[in-house]
Amino acid sequence: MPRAGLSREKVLAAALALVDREGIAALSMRKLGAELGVEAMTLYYYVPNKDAVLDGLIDMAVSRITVEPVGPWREWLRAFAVAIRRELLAHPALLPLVATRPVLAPGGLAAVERMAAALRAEGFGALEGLQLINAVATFVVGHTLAEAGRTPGHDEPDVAGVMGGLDPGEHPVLVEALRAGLGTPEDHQERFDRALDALLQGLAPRTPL
Amino acid sequence: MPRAGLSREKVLAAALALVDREGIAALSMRKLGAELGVEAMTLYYYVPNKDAVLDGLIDMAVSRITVEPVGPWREWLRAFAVAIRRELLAHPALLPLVATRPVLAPGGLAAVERMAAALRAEGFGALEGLQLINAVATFVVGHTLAEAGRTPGHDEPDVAGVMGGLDPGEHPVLVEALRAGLGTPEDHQERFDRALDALLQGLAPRTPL
DNA sequence: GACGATATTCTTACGGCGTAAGAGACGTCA
DNA sequence: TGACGTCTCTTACGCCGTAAGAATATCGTC
Repeated sequence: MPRAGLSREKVLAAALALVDREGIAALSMRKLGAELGVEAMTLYYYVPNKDAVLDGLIDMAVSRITVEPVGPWREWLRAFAVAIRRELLAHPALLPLVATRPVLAPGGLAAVERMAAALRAEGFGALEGLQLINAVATFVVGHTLAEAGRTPGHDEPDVAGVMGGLDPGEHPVLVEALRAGLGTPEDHQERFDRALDALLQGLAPRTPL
Repeated sequence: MPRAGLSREKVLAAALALVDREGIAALSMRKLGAELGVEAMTLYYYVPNKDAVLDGLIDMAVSRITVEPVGPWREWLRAFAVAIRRELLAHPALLPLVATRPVLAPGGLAAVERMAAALRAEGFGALEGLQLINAVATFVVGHTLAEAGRTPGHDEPDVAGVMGGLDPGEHPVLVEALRAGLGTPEDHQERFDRALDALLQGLAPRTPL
């Protein structure tokens, strides 16, 4: 058995590729090993268990979301929201994982601290600023989840089929909204933008400068 | 083998109890059978497969979220948001499931249609009103997920431990916010209320009456 | 009560999962 | 060469969802 030249990083990269391709439910240690030309148990030399693989994937995604908090706070907070959404949409299979996991990695905490400090300089209280950051982050996650999230082991529900079969007599407003573009990518984008604006507008510091 | 007097409803009720008690990861057909004094395969007489059990649980939770859209729209939309949050917090183990599943059950669609019609009467366009409903719902789900969601098979991460061990020199604003109550139930509630207000304030119809 | 039909439950089995334990092969350096 | 640390494999256990079909319970009819 010649050596495969693996590493934790290569294992995680292969896992991400596998998950992007076939979804989280398809990620098993045996398949991941096969992907790397190795038996399942070999992976345990690089990774303590499967949970560590999942945690690694989440950290990879989260660590790519960074925004420099300079300039008007609304602008970089908006950029922060957009960055979260972009990263989550790039790896939708990770969405259910990221959504249920608080940001605890050192890098993530440092980024949060930087943003909170910037908000403080703009007249927000420490708690108030973090609430704003949290509100934006949770909104983005919720929105993106509804937009692209899939339950791991579940089949994709047939949204288009159900919606297309709606009785216009029974659901007139829904049918009209569907005709007007409800559920299209443009609809998601517009709803995201408008709600984000509302949040940023309504969550200004209580004692503005 | 005397008969157990089961039914789809009893199976779902037992599943909900098991999930509430031990989490989604603990839900297996064998355990669920044991819970009901029956072998695993017996359940397949009442339910086509495990996915149907999960879908049933979600429907149970979603169908309990109803609000009569009468009176000022901001008020009943707020009540809608509060109802979602209450139901999700009552069964946090279902959160990751509900979050990734669009509302397609007939009852859910009817409720959405009623709300959309009420918004239309208030000057919202059909699409605009549904975007508002969607924005509120996704925000609540995202918020509640961050507040109480747990990844199914994963261990609970030690939030308190990580946060308590923060270096005040390195993360001064975070530490101050923690001292001011970041992460407490009151903090979640306050953040929820403020962000919801901001959404409802900022998403008024474009052409108000 | 006996009997057949139907409704309900069980047993057995298969392939897949995460991973514990330990054996074996490789590469390097003395 | 031999020994040692690094890497990989084999085997095994107990879990999982569920397909197939045998066995039992209950009920309507005689």
